[in-house]
Amino acid sequence: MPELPEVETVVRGLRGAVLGRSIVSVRLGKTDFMDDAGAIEEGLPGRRIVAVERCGKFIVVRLGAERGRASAGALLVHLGMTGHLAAWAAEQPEKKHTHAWFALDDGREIRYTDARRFGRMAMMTEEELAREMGRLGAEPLEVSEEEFFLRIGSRRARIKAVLLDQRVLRGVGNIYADESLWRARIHPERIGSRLSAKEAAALRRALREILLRAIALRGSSIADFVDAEGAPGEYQRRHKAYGREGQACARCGTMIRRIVVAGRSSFFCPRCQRGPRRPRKGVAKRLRKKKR
DNA sequence: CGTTGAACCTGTTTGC
DNA sequence: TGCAAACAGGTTCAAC
Repeated sequence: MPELPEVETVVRGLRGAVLGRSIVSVRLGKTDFMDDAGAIEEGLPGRRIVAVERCGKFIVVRLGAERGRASAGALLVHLGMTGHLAAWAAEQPEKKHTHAWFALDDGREIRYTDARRFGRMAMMTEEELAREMGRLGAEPLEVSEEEFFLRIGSRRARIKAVLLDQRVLRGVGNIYADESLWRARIHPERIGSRLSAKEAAALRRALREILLRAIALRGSSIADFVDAEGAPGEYQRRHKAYGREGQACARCGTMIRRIVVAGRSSFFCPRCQRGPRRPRKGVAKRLRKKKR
């Protein structure tokens, strides 16, 4: 579920709820999605939450410096496909698949829920955090037109795969990749390096507008994504391509198609988003003959 | 370099 | 109705 807008929604909710609070105690359930469960159990109690930030699809819960420790460090959380992190009153009934409880000094607790456990949780020193985040590409909302074109243009992979590659851009997932390609009228199988500067500029603008709108609407709720207050996002109502196979394109009325690109379902309009130039066999043969 | 498929794990939807 | 297959917002890894 969680791509950049959903993670941003979770981060904002969490920030408002727990900034400045201290973690009193930790309880863990299943721990197979944690780098080092012991480090979380031992490292969190007594620490104050001094910031909650988003980096791509990662949540960074920054912790105050600890006596006897040089660097402050942070709790790094990735929500995977079904993860969720929010603060709850201690008496609130528990959701199924809750695997971590962090009790706060005001009586409430932060809970991590994740049915599939594709998420990740890890205690990190400043250095580890910097190294981990250094592997990620540019923030889609901050990247300049020039840098975007350079990053996209240096890849010979299909644009859908390029958008999903977190080393190129951080935070884009399957929904917003398809939505931005539809908006920019670019076929998901086009090769990154074959996009013109104009097309790249259109894609960057489309992605930016879509992400900002999605954040404003608190993300897309496909299954059961809810924000920190338990309210579902609204952006799924705006989807123009994702999940709309067989329905009419909002621009031209052509049926939206679903294909698999980079191992992921990809929805697009075959009329608005023209495919990579792949001449029919007879034509290709004739062209090749001409060149020789 | 790039692509594909499988793996991780659980739940929901779809099809026969 | 029942059961199996397909599919799901993500990432990583082996094999080609």
